[in-house]
Amino acid sequence: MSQRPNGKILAQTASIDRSSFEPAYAQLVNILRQSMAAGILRPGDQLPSEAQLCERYGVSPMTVRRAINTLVDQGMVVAEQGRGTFVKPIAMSEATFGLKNLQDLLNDTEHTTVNILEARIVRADERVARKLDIPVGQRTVYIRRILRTDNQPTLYHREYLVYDPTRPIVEAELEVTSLQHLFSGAGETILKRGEISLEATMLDEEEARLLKVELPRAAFCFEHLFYDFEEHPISWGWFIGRNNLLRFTTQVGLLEG
Amino acid sequence: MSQRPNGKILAQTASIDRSSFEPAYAQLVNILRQSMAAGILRPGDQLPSEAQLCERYGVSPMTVRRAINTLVDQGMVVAEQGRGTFVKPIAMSEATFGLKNLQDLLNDTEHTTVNILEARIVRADERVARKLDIPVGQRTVYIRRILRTDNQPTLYHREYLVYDPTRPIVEAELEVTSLQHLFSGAGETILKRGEISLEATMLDEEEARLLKVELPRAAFCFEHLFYDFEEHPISWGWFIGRNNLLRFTTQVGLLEG
DNA sequence: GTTATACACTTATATAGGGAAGTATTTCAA
DNA sequence: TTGAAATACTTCCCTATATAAGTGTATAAC
Repeated sequence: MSQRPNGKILAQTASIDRSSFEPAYAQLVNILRQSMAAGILRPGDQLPSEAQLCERYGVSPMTVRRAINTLVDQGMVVAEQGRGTFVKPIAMSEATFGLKNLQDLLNDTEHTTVNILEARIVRADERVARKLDIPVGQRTVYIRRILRTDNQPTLYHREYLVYDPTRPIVEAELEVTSLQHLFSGAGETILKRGEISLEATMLDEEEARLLKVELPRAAFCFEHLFYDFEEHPISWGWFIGRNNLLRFTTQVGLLEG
Repeated sequence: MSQRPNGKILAQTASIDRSSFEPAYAQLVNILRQSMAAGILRPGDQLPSEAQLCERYGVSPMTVRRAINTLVDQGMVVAEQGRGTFVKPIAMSEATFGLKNLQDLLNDTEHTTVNILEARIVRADERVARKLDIPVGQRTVYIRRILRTDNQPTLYHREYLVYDPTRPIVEAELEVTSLQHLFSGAGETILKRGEISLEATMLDEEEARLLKVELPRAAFCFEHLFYDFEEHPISWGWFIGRNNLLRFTTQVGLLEG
C-alpha cells in the first residue's frame, strides 16, 4: 500500500537551498514535481502532510501551503480537507490547446508579413447583422487579409467590424499590425471579451487559391467574436489556416523527468 | 490618466462579508473581477496597492496577496515589483481549447455507447514501431472502436498498444469503459504523461462509412501518444470526429458582467 | 547641469501561530 | 456485537509581522 505518506524517500532526494535566488516555495514545488516525475510519488499516492513537509524541509507552514496550492492550481494534486493531499492521475480531458504558435507566427516580423487584400464599407447582410447584433443594412467595415510566412501564404483572415467613427478601433484595425494587437493584447482597452471557436472545414475555391493549395483540402477554421464593455459585438471574423502549417500540440501529465 | 490607482470607486461597490462561507480571499477576487468586468478597472489600469486594499476591505496583507496571486495565475492582471499591479488587456493568444466536451460525451453513459470493432494482436510495421519505439515486427494490440451518441456515430478511435502481458493496461484497455479512464484518469497509475495533437484532415472512405457521412468531408484528427514512468511509449492512437458534432469553443477575457 | 544619494512607494518572500472544518480511528457504553 | 461519542489527525483559512527587493522621485552634493 502506498496510501500512507512515506517520508524517507523524499527527504534524501533534495533539500531547500536557502542561498539560492529561487524562493523556498518554488523549490518545494519543484521537489514535489520531480518526485512525481521520477515515479516516487505515483498517481493516487498521498503526499506527506503539511506538518511533515514543514519539519522535513525546515520551512514554515505558509510556505508549504503556498507550494501545495500551486500544485493544486496546476491540477497535479488534489487536496481533500481532513484526508490528505493526493497525486492526480493524468487525464486527457485536461489537455488544453493554446494559440501560442499562432502568436509566435505573428510576432515574427522577420519572416511574417500581413497584406490587406480589401478593406471597404459594406452593408450588413442577414448573417452579419445577426452576429454583430445590428440592423440589416447597417454599415460595417469588411477587411480581408492574407498572412504570409517566408512569402508562403499561411493564414487567410476575414473580418466584419461595426462602423462607428467615434470608436478608434476601426482605424487601428486597418493597420497591418492590428492582428498582433488582437493576439498579444497590446493597448486594446476597448475589448472586454471574446468568443473563439475552432472547427475543421473544407477549403472553398477562393480560399484554396489564396492559400495556394490544391482542392479538396481540409483546414482549420478559427472564428472569433469580440465584445466591448457594453456587451456589444464589435468584431466578427475568422481565420483559415493551412493545416500542414498549423498544428496544435499539447502535453498532459508531467513534463521533464 | 487612469494610471494612478483610484480608490473611491471600488470602495463603494462591495465589501467582504465575514459571516459568509466564502473565504475572504475568494470574495476579494470576485470583487476585483467584477470591477474589471463592469469596466471600472479597464485594461492597463493600475489596481489599488496591496496596502490600500488591506485598509479598504479590512483584511490582512496575506489575504490580499493570495487574491492578487490568484488573479495573476488566472492571467487577468500582471504584478510588477516596485511599480504596481495592472489589468491585462485580453489577448487572443491566451485562448485555450479544452477537451471537456469530449469527456462529457464519454461520461454520458445514458446516450453514449462504445463498441469495439476489432481487437487483435498485430506485428508493428515501420510506422508503428517508430511511434512506440519498439522493433519492427514486435507484437502490439490493435483496437478499433466506434463511439455512438444516440446511435449516431460520433467518434472513430484507433489505437496501438505495446503488447506486454505483465502490464495490466492491455486488459483494462479492452474494456469498453477504458476510454473513460483515459480521459478522466480514473485509477490509471501506469501512465506518466501524454502528447496530444490536433489537426484537420479529410476523411477517407472507411472513416466516412463508419461515421456515416458523405465524402468529401473535413474532420478533426486527434492523435495521442502516452508514456509510462520509464518514458517508454505504450499507447499510440487517434480519434476522428464528425466536425459538426465536435466543436471547440472558448472564451477570452472576462466572463460575467 | 549632472550625478549620487536617500526616501517613499510598490510587490515579493518568509516566519509564527491559531482556529475552523472535515475525516478516520479509537474508545466507551449499551 | 453494535452504535455513539470522543479523540487525533489532516487540510483549510486567516491574522500579524518582518524583511527583502525593485521602481521612481525628490533632494543634496559636485
